[in-house]
Amino acid sequence: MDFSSKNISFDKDSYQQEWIEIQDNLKKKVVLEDDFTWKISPQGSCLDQAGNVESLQYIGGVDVSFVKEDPSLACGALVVLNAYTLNVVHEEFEVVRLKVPYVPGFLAFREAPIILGILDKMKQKAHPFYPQLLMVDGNGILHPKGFGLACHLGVLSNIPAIGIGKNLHHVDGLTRSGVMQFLQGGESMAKDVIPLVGKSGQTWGAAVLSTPDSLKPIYISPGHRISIDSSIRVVKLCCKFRVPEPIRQADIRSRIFLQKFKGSENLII
DNA sequence: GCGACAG
DNA sequence: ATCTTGTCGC
Repeated sequence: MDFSSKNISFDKDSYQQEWIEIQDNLKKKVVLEDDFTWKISPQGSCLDQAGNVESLQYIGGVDVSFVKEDPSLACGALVVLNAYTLNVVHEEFEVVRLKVPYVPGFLAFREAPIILGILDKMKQKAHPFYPQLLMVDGNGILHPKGFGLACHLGVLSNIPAIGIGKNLHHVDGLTRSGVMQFLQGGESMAKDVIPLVGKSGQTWGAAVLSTPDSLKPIYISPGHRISIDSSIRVVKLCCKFRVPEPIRQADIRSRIFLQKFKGSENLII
């Protein structure tokens, strides 16, 4: 018998076999074209001939926060914003204990279940602010296997999803310094959108300077049921600051919620 | 072998 | 991801 770590191990490696297979299967369902009925209308909500709202109304932003003192304690947040005022119209939180580690390339297995739980709860209640689109703090197809957190959430919720990375996950020869060279190497042209073309020739998304004065790009890639171009269009409409408002609000509010939670009576989770 | 590796 | 104070600029 072999009682070594071969059979019994609870570290990162023990999850990967299973996770790779799940990613491969979910990836077969991903849609990288626009697949929604609403319109992206920069000037505000618009109506069709019958007077029905035709434009995108509610954008969901998702994030998961942690505290240093207790690294397995996590707070998932889903905030819903009016797509044009960018005001928060609804927020949901869920505090849980995470049982799996963060493994680069497998972020979804840590963070997606919390968000999917929240979405499911809203859907069952036929909640009026159930989001039409998700903006995710993490990548879509810009991922070693072409299936990041935004794809994972999109496919399993069947909601169009966009991935936003604040840092570049190096894939297909793409590097941070390479992107920065491109951003500076341009002439006097207003190059605020750099297509992320890997050495294989594939386009993985775009590095975008999301506000007039930002020096550090965000990395946009489609997650599900939306194209790269549409992803960029929607995200640009949401950027009061470098990080698009839905994600920024989810980040801020989940952090506050978790701080209050750990500071109050419910330490028994 | 070495470095890189979303959150 | 997490923590933090000061500080620069409009």
